[in-house]
Amino acid sequence: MARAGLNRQAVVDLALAVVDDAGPRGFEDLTLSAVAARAGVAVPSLYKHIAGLPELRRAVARVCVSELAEAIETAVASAVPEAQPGAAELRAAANAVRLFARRTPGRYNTSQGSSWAQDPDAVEVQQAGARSVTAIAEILAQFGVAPAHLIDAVRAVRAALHGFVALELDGGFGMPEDVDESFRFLVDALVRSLALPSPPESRAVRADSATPSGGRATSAADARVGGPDRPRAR
Amino acid sequence: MARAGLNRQAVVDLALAVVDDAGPRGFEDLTLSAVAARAGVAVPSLYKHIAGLPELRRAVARVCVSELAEAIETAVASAVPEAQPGAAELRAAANAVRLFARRTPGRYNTSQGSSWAQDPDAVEVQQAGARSVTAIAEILAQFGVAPAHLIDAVRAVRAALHGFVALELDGGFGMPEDVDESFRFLVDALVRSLALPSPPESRAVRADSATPSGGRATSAADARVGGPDRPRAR
DNA sequence: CGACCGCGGCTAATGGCATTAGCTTTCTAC
DNA sequence: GTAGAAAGCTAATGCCATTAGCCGCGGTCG
Repeated sequence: MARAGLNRQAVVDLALAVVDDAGPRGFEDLTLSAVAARAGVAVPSLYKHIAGLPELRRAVARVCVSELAEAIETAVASAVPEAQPGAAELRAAANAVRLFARRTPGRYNTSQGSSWAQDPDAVEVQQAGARSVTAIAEILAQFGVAPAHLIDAVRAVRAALHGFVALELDGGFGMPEDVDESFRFLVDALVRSLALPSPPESRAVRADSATPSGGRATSAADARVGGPDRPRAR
Repeated sequence: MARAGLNRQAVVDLALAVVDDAGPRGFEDLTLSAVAARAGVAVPSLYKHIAGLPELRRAVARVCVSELAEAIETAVASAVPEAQPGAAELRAAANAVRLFARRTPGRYNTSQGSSWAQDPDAVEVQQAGARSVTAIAEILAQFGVAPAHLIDAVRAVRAALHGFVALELDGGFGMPEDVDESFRFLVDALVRSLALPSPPESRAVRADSATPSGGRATSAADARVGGPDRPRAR
């Protein structure tokens, strides 16, 4: 009986390979069978290394979320400044997210897919997710977004980026050749909008809300995947 | 052996009930077992009325996508105009989408979830989806968005709305009490951004692209769920 | 050098799910 | 009233995850 020489990390790596090979639906289609087949091993053998499918998913998600955060951080760090502070960084971050999603759609959907924020066992995933949120918050602070609106702005940026990428991966856009341009349009709109003085509208009263720190709570709490800013259900 | 008196419509209705009761993950968790249990019938009996799980999902999606489109259309129709043409309609549409998602998260995810645009058997779903896209396109036209940028703008709006709602349903936002305000912030940003003259940036050259009608193809093609603007795979 | 034990593999069994085949009952229409 | 289609059913198959329990290889220790 030859040994396959598996261990937890090897199993997770194989699972990542499965996710990568299965396209955008890679995460949902991730199966112990597929991993075992790759490992050249019977399915139950995997249980010697990982508790089961949920834990495998969590471990895979931890990797994917971390990678996404790192992609953002790296892109931001190497952005060459523009006139508007933060603009170059925001563009860089946006492109990094989309590139990550296009290159590894399975991993992107893994990072955004399940409701890790609700999962008490996914603390590591949540922490990794908080890094992305923090990175975005820092960029927006450079824009001079009013502290009372920082959370709103972070959420808007996350929503716009995630929404675009989700639609694109889902095939929601018809004419592929123009998608790059649409993305530029979206990011330009974000940059322009955020560079504006702040909502010229009402609601400047919000500074005296319930939260302590002047306006609202600091926004690292707002993690797409991770922070407490994510109460839902699997 | 008492008859349950089922028919295709009844099965689909029961499936919708299952989706509604299962929260945001209702669609993924939709199962023939659950439907059969509700119908008080053995699982194979359902095949007398529906071809299988995929077709059931498609039928359910058709309903959900139609409902979403209708919610948007209704909201737009009853919006009371603002100074900026289209602004009230956009706000109304945005609120309608979010309300639909909050009230029936399972149905919202059904409408957005799978890649209906890729599914050759989902033509009806695609057509229903095109209604939403058309509605948004009409609103944006009122804004005076340049025809060459209509698709970009539609995509941006869809992305922003879907992204926000997806994050919210996924529990991606930490402090629930402020989410309403964040949504207003996002919609205000969209309104402000779209009211602007158009990208002050480069790319005004785009009018002479490959597509006939002046700029790019008309944007009803851009259906989140439905239009040809959605090549992927579930 | 040899016995031992634990790790990492295996097979077998269970239970949930979808799907297919083929049987039976109940309407309904003639 | 009866024939046949429609609408149930049970049984069987296959795929998946999970659990239980067996077994050989390899390193460790006497």
